[in-house]
Amino acid sequence: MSVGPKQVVISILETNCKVLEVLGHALKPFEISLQQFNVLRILRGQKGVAANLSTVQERMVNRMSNTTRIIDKLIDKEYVERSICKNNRRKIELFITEEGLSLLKKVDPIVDQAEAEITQELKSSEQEQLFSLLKKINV
Amino acid sequence: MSVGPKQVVISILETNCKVLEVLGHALKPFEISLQQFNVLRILRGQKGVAANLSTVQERMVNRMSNTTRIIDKLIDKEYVERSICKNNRRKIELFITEEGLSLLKKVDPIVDQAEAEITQELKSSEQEQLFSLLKKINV
DNA sequence: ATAGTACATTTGTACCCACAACTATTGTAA
DNA sequence: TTACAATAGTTGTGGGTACAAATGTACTAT
Repeated sequence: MSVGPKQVVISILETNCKVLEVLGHALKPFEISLQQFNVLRILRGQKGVAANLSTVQERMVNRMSNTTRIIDKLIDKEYVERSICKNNRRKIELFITEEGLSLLKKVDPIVDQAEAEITQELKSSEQEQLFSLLKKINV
Repeated sequence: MSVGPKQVVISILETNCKVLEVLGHALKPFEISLQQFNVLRILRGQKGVAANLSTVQERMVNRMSNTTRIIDKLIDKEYVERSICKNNRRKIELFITEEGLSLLKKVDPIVDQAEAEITQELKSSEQEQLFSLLKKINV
């Protein structure tokens, strides 16, 4: 059977499904969604520097309209703190808390393992190949 | 920068995002979701033979628990008909209507074009390569 | 100062989805 | 026949998410 755009697109969708399943399963015991986890990682990446909403949105895998409510969840769980920027009161400042950091410390190896599981059938060179092919699609 | 499982997984998520965006945009004028479109295509594939819920679910890209409600939408729009199987009254029979078929006839070329757009940066051989790499992940 | 505009975030509305509980139907075995 | 299990599908609940409208804030020109 010949491979054309339709087959490629379907296999992308299927693969994504698998990724969400494996990562979701890995995160489930910690009771955070993949989106919430990603936001936490972005905030950790700030290394103490405050982030505002638009910064977070820019760095998210899929930009979402209501990052606000994802962050609300993280604040409820006390993994994130939010305050108003003193210089520009229409901006907010987001920080990851100590609890957030220690959660990530626990979750990271589990996620690493899940990611390794997903790619286990690919040799290192194949991973590079796949990566560069996907990059072409992602412009 | 070296490519490992984490980079591969992220690029899969990003690519999926792009695919959903392009396909979603293509389907938007027709006011159906990607899921609804896929269900319609599955029903058309039956070529007049009745399908029941589990048949549809098996063939969906991501099996969902509530295919019922997706089909409800399609029935509202009169693209699908549902009746109760006479031999086994706990089964339902699903058919695509004439309107459903003519919708698909209009949508198909638009979707084909969207799929071509997604993969436009890939040569034919690269599409085959990508396909086979993704298949390895999808077991 | 004041009006107009652009920006940053929040809120409202309407879907979409997973999971679990539920109803209805059929099969089966004492 | 009756009780119990298995099957097919639906519904309730609790989230998640997109899009648009609303709010609050800051900047700009008059």
